[in-house]
Amino acid sequence: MDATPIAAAAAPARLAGRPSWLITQTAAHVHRMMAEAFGSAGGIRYGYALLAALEEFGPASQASLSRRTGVDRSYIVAAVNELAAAGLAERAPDPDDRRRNVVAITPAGGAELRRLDPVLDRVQDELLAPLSQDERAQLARLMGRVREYQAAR
Amino acid sequence: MDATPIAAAAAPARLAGRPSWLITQTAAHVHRMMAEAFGSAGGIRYGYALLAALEEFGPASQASLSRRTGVDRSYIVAAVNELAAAGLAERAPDPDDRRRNVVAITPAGGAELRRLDPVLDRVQDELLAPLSQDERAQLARLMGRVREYQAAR
DNA sequence: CCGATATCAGTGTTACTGACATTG
DNA sequence: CCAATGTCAGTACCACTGATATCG
Repeated sequence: MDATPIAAAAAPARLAGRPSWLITQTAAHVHRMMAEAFGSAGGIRYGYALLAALEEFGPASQASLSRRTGVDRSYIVAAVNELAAAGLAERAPDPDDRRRNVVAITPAGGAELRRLDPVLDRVQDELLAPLSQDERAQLARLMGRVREYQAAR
Repeated sequence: MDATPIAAAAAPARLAGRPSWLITQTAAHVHRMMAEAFGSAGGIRYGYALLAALEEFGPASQASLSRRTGVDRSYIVAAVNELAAAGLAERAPDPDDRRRNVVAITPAGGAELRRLDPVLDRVQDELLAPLSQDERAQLARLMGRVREYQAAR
């Protein structure tokens, strides 16, 4: 049965007026768009986020990757396994701190990142279609502030 | 182990600059805030959303509730069961269309709605703490437009 | 016969928790 | 002894799918 009805009816004002609802509802939609955009092609879960952190900040421990991307530590394990298996990243024990693994991006990982960039950009475009360029920037700025504040807790 | 590290590190620009990431990340945070605000006390999953729709638009079929709130039909069943058991809503077969159930809010349901309103409001306040009143309104307007556009598909 | 409805069972994903061993 | 790290197992939740029965 159609889990997502063809047409959605107007939402009650109590919900539509609350940012929390707008955000979670839109996030669910983003999730669907992502799944469609990456399909089975894009591949590794959280791969883009991890590669982005590795390229921007250099080799890092898995715990640090978790902090930078918001991905749970237990999930990082599996994701790094897949990245390594695909040749997009390398994992090696840290000689300075033997608890740690140091994960580093490979050239192939960098290429993958650049391959995925436009895919991600297209999702933004589709998502923010009803907004002007100025409004998109405004939304990004406001959400960025909220996000930063909440991340700092 | 701390699944959510005490302090989050700076996120890579590739993520932090993309509305899709900001939205999903913030949505996850909202989810946590909600769970905390309602605890086990607030109770029925989606209860608030369903009651809000019932109060604003009057008695409705379950399919219509699904369209208005974005909650999956299969989940509505359980939620309405719980609401009925708690005396917050009533379900009766529609005499005009015997496939349908008509769900209606009870006075106790209205009271529950008004009890939860301030709880929800406090979550908004906490979530948008870093923004001014103007900025909050702006964010709500922009997100509302996005949401509306995506809902209309 | 087609479409919508209500219901239910099952699946896949993901966040989170708790445990554990290792090391600083 | 305490804190951090990497790993794994388990739980809970939620979106989505598919099936079935009922009805217009």
